[in-house]
Amino acid sequence: MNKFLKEFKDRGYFYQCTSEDELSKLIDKEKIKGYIGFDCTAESLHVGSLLQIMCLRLLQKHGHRPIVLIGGGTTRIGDPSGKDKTRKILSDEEIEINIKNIEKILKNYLDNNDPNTKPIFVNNYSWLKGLNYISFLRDIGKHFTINKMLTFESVKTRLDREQSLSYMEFNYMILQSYDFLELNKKENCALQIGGSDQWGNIVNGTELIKRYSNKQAYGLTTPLITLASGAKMGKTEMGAVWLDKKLLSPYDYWQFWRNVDDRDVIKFLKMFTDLDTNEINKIKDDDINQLKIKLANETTSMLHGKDEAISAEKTAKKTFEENSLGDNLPSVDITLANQISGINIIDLIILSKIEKSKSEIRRLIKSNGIRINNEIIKNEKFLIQAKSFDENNFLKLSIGKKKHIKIKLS
RNA sequence: GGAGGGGUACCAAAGCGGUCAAAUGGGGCGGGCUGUAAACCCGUUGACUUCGGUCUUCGAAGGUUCGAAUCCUUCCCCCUCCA
Repeated sequence: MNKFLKEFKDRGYFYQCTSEDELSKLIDKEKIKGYIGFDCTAESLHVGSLLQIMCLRLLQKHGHRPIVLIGGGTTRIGDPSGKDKTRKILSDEEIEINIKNIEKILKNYLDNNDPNTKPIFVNNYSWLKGLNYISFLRDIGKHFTINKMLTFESVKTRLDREQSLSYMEFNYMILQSYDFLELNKKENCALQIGGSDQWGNIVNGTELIKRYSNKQAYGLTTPLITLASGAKMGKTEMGAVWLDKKLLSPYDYWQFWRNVDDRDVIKFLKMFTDLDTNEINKIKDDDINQLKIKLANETTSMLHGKDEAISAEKTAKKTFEENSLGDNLPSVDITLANQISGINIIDLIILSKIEKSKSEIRRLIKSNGIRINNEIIKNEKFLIQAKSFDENNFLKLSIGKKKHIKIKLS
């Protein structure tokens, strides 16, 4: 089997392929271009897209060239796959901002130096916006039968449940197929990779290319990542696990990986790090907590750089093992100017914006969930005075076992 | 277009004039055990509170009543069956 495909499988990226043997032979023979589409509904990318990003990296690693397709056009339509409701449609400005952010994140992950594998960024709005309806229907539309489109999972589920599927959304798969055709024509792109929910859309693309250009193109899908716990991947105390410093600090990102379920650690090392799979197999029985730290370090340095990973680890060590104050803990500045006698614990927490409900804070205090400098606070009237802050004017506020905040008196 | 069923908290789902800030399960959160894991156990889960209470909530708006998630009117939305 081709080396790229072999590693693709070894790392657990493989779910389905349109014609594996042929694709394997093709990649053996020549360097190809492969694309993945990213929609730009959200202001940024989160770990849910990380597997796709890793696929792009893998293409580069094996000397192939990734094409990043940003769905600036299709986002204006909305993919019905896996949704039972029509998505809200974003404004042009929102979409533009999202695209910029998403490109920036992808650039962190991809190598931009090698001219042979340097990623190509395209926005499908550039060719979709000017389509002529009549000629599109004649040239492209004639290759799609309604009979077949109605059998697609995304369409079927909507219709089965009698949930309305607008004509606009119904066209999504045609547009995605057209994207593939366009990239095939323009860039000689022979491969589309996507999540397993994209299978239908991808196959349609390869078929359109076959009919329209009589050329062979291939599709490859990745599995849906399920956590050992059965939960959806990508949640933390802070919400979504964003791949963006502004939305989730490197320390919190590091914590996300540090807190992975034991049963998922090896799987994630293979999927989300550059460590050699043989290497991973050798260390798989090592101390599980060391492996989690390794996972956290690898994933964090890949996104935020090695320095950030090291300091996140250091902060975690100080916070959890030494019970002291780590440098990178999320920090909030407050001032006691108007509270000469000190500030009430509840007000302080509200001020720090970690909790927004006073009732919730009262509940936490009642159940021993709040600590100041590692001391459990039992009285909701507790006053925090200047003396609670250390020589650098810091104070450690802990909510539960894992949320630790640095409060700075200024 | 005709007939019926339904919209309750984060989700699912009970309640069908006062004892309802609303059973129960899931999820979330906190505590215990541990390893910043899982499993398990306990607590908690509208807001504010001087801890006495107060205020806002059961699709929306009105009405009946001392009192409404519960009854009436209008409107909006969803589902099932028939055409």
